[in-house]
Amino acid sequence: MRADARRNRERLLDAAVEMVLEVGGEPTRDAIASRAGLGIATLYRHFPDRQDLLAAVARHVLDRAIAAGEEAVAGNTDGVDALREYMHRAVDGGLGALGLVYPLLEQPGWPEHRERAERFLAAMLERAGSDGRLRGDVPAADVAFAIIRFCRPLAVGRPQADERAIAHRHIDTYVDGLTDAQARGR
Amino acid sequence: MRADARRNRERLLDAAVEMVLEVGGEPTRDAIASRAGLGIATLYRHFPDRQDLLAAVARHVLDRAIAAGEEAVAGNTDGVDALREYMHRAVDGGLGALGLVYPLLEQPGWPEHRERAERFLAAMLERAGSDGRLRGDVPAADVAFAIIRFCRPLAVGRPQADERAIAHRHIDTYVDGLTDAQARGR
Amino acid sequence: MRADARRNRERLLDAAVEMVLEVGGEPTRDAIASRAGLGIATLYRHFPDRQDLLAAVARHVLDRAIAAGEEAVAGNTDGVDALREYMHRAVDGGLGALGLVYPLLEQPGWPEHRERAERFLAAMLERAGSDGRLRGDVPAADVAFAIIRFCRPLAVGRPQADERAIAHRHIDTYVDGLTDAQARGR
Amino acid sequence: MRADARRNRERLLDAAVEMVLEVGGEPTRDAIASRAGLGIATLYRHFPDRQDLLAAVARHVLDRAIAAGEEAVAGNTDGVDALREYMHRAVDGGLGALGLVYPLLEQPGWPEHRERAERFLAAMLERAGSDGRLRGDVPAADVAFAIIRFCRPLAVGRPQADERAIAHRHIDTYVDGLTDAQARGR
DNA sequence: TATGAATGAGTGTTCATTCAT
DNA sequence: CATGAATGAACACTCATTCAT
Repeated sequence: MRADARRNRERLLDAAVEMVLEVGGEPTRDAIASRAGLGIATLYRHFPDRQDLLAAVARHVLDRAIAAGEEAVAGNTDGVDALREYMHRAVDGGLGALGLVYPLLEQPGWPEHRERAERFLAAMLERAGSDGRLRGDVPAADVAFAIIRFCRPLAVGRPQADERAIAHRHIDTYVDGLTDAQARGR
Repeated sequence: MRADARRNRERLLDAAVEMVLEVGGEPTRDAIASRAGLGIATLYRHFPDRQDLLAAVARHVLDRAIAAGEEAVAGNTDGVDALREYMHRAVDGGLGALGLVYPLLEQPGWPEHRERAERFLAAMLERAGSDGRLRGDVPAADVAFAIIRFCRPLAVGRPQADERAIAHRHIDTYVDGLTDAQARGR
Repeated sequence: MRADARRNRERLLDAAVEMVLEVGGEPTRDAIASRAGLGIATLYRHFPDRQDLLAAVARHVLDRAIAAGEEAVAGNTDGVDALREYMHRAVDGGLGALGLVYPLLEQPGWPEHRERAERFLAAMLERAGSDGRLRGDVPAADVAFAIIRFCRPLAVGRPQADERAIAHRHIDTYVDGLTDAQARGR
Repeated sequence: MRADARRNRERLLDAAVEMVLEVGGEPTRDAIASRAGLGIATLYRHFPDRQDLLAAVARHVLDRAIAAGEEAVAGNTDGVDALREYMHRAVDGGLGALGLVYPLLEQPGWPEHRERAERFLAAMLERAGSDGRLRGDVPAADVAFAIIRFCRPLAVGRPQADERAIAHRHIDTYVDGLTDAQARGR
């Protein structure tokens, strides 16, 4: 791939990621292209199908989430703390965009790091559980879906200023709820 | 208002509520009308403006939520139990549709039961708090927004069968997180 | 016809005439009905077809124009003065609404007073001509069409305050142009 | 602008001008596009707003009218003759389409040649007046509005064959009326 | 290859007309 | 007979997608 083509691809992807996170849904193609400062046909050249673009966006946020998760694990000795930090960072990184490509997630074509992410999350939960701090019956999928939820904008036409703050409080509360009461109480 | 007109209005409203909850966003007018088995112009007669329809939907779910809340209060001696039941029922009733009419919520024209709902929720929280079971610093707005979140569909193109179950587990975890650890532990 | 039906018919007709003159085109049926303070179906009962209503409007203004013409003839010894006054009054009365029912004008079913109006106008022109004051070659149809022209609103979105004044100046100039220069000069 | 785009723009404009003159009002967008042999969205690309299209039409006819006026001035030593020829040609060119964009005419954004046209008309009137052949009190606006009037179709549903001839007779009569009787007679 | 134009299908909205009350 | 509701067709407008430059 030529250097300029790669650069364009990057620009398109960045624009798409930004806009998906802003709108909380799929933005129009024209908007993405013009935000990237490119023509619409260029977008189609790089991402011929609607799914292609969304998938790229999802991969992008997934990469960020995995990186964030690794840092969270590295930086926290406590498993619950690591999980909490991971969720905060995943939401900040817009991992919820995965919700837009759900059908892809279950296809074999989907890149292997989805699995990696799942194994990662499962491991994080297990570690938190083995600390005796996490409720025993938490399915990893629930946590994944919770992240999707906490990413989404709350209401249309609402000032987005405090969206972030509310989301983080929601996350904290949710993670609190995941911890074992006995463990917490003691 | 004529009897048949009222009946049609009901049908349109029901169809709109159902579809809003399914889609998690604003469905097309044609879809609503045909789901109601009526012509598109009939929908426009009853709800001339996009906001009119959404507002009616929101009022509808708000009414249901208030009713559910009153039953929850009446049926539970424990404040946290009442709150929990309320949240479950509010989500079942699709209260999250309020997220679609947020701008309306702040207008003076909005019916007084919004206030009633807020006072209601605040009272419920206070009661749960006075039981010594709720964390002290929970803003009512956070809970309201949490309800909106838990109402929304998780991903596009996903089988909706287990949406409900996941939402309810999320709610339980969230409410657990709202309760005071000390109180829980002991 | 029952008294109330006749009253409603009058009201509808008046409303239609007013609105046709204001808009300079055909107004919506709903607007006419509600201006008349009646239901839309009532309008349809009285004027089942689009043409029926327009024809009634045209007849109405034609009647007014004929009456105005007779007064103009009676009140002016000079033929050109009579013509001039007639044109002013015809335009004030909205005779130009005839332009909306042109196809009807040529049908046999159209009431006899159209002919009467034509004969009337021809006579008026002849009288003015026999005074030696009118150019010899003026077709009556030209004058009729001129009246239609001078009735129409000049521009969309324009304050209508001075429409009348401009129209009357236009008429005066036009009638001046119809008079024989020699006759005028001497 | 690409060559084909420019060509399409021309085609759309031509189609719009023709239809505006035929209908005497604003034609539907679909009709314009299909008359131009183009898709509806192409029309929207070139003229996104209703006003944009009308304004382009008006500019077009205004340009033609100015050119016609200059030729009329150049080709006639007599001021009234020049005015008369100008009016005939302006009407042939459909200058009356200006009546559809009246609100635009008063906006600052409107191109300077509107002013030019006004100055032009004023100068033409003044010249005719200084010849001693024009009535002293003729406002330029009256003449401008007269042009608008003489452009419009007379009646809906009427064969347009003789519209032109009638309009030109009306113009002649009107210009005759503008000339000073004394001057004419002697 | 990048571009932006052209396209037509889909959605929103209005209006004339018919029908049930 | 009067009313206003219901209807669908027509028009306005947008967007994803293809095509010519």
